[in-house]
Amino acid sequence: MSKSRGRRPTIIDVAERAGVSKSTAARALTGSSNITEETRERVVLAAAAVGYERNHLAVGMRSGRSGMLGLVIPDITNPFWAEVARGAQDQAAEAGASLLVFSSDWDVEKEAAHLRALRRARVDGAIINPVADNFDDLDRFGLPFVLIGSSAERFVETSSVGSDITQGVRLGMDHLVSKGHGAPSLIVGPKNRLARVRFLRAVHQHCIERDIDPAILAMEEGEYTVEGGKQAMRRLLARDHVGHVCVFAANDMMAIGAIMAVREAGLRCPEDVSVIGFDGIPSGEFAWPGLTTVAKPGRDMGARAVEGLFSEIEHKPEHRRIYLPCRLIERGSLADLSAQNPRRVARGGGV
Amino acid sequence: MSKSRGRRPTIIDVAERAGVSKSTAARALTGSSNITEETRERVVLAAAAVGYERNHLAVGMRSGRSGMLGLVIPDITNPFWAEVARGAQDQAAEAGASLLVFSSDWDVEKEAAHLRALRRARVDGAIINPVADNFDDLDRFGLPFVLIGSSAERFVETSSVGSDITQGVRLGMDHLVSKGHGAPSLIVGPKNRLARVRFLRAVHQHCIERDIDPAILAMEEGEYTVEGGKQAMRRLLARDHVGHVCVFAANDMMAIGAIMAVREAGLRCPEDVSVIGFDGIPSGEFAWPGLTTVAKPGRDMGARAVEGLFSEIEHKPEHRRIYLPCRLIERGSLADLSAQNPRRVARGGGV
DNA sequence: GTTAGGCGCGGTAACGTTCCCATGACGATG
DNA sequence: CATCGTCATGGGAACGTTACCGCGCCTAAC
Repeated sequence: MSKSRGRRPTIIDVAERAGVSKSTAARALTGSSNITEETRERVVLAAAAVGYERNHLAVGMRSGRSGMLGLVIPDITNPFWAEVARGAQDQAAEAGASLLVFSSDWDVEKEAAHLRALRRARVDGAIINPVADNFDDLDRFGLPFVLIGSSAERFVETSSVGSDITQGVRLGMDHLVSKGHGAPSLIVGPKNRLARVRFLRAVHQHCIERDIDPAILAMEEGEYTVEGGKQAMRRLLARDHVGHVCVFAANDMMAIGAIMAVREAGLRCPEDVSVIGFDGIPSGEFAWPGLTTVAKPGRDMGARAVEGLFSEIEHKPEHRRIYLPCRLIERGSLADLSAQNPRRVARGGGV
Repeated sequence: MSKSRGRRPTIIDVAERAGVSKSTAARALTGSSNITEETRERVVLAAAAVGYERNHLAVGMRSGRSGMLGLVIPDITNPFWAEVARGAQDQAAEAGASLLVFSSDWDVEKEAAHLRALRRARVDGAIINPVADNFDDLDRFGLPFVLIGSSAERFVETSSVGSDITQGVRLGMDHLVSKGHGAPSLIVGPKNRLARVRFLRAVHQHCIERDIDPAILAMEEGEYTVEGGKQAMRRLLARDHVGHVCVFAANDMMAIGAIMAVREAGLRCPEDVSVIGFDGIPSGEFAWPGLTTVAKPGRDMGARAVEGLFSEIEHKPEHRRIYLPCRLIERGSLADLSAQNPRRVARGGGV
């Protein structure tokens, strides 16, 4: 009654109640070195009795480790990044750490502001999907970090976790070729985005392997959003084309926008236009037709990034660059034009 | 060169460089009381020169305010909650605070663990969508908090932010009646969830106003997921029914699952079965047909919750319960059976 | 001309924790 | 029996910050 009016119990309260010094109490509650089992038990009991809870702020001050990690992604509202955040969150929780989540909206200023906020909050490290095309902000960051997503390439000295875009693109290209499609039209992201470069390079590389001239590929760009994909698709449809159109979108949101644009134009997917996406967001399943897509392992990426960040924080030397494999999810948005199945195309309809 | 090898500059470094005491440096950098403009400037310059950044951990220890807020929601992967998180995030950032995000997966144990983590991290307060049907964990929480979502009802003494379910349900019911539908079948959440109770109560209340016996409403339950909605819809379709079926789902994910189940059953939406949802998640737009739904203002809710939390943290007395209005988003999943438009039903097709 | 008050500044304590060192007791070994 | 080592414990410092208090100077008022 004398204490505890609003104040939260400290280790001194525990020590007093157990009749020991705060040093002993601390020993009992953390490492178990040099302490009688009996005293330890007495302290633990006292701690439980007063409802003691270690103050992470104080621990952080003393140890220099705050037990917090930062996550800077473009938009938590984007289902793919939500998956990443979830994976990171769970993995962090497992290690007893908390996650500070920030959305940069693909905005360099916001990103810089968030990195500053993370430094002030004294996070132990951060997982970052950088949007800036230069790495000045990252250089200035000064804390351990792991890059996530497609932007890792330029920063060779840094640990990173991404998906294997080359393998993913191959998966997609192989699939659409196996379904009888030729070189696809492309919907890609904005110019200054590194993700766009990686995607395009993988496509070109694959085209060359197949003796296709990459230059003949029609291409439109847009923001990595449904609206961006919709607009890009409209422009694509406005071009001259003969026969079935096949579109490879660099991102599922854009792919879904593309499907919507197809419908708006009075065309049918996949009968008139085939669309294949890239990301593997859950909502692709309940688009209509279901979105055929190359799925990145978002949740795994988040989890692995946290793992990597921890080893970055602890034993500095281990620089690793991890590329997790993608997998193909076949739903209904890609027509089967192959010779064996000339009329399987009509399947998607139903209405 | 003597200092700074890895160490981050403290206010003492700033003070030394400016040739003042750390007290003066602190005064210059925080409140501006009792300090010469000239000294202040000198300190600020010195701070910039050494790259000083205030240590929030230390500030937190000293002041008792950590500048961090907690957010505990069922699942960041659920688009609705992602919207809420985003709104909270932005609002917190505006006030210079950071947000710790946790997903409870509708799991009481996890929720309790996350609340403990938040206390240890010394957050200043939390925004919580409680899943437990009792409030023991919340009682034990001991920090300022604001409830968010449908579970606020039982805790009359607590500030809360939610959507106006009653008004939302009325919006949905009025809409489906205006389109010529009778009493809808319901797809609701699991038994022990407070959200379910609120939804059902609103529906019943509205039925009574319209002289409909609530008891005649068919009802199936499921998890608040696409799969849960799909299964519930299958069971609903297995029942006897005549004519057009109209379904009011308590959540958009379930509504989308319902549409998928309709398609799987070889039926058409909205020609054979009408579906209306509740949440207003963005992905409802690119389902096919587009999901007609009652939209909650998720982002606003998150933002208002942070506002409320701050006033809870600062001037305790202000207990407020806020219910933000829902709005109807009309897309294609609800057939128009009204007399004026007997054949408008076919519209949704297009294929 | 003397004194009171205001203002700018420096010293110090305190927030809660952990780590290092000192102290004392006890057991083991010569 | 004496000495050394081990081990449980207590005391104190330090992490970086801010609030409080006291000191000295300058100005204004009597």
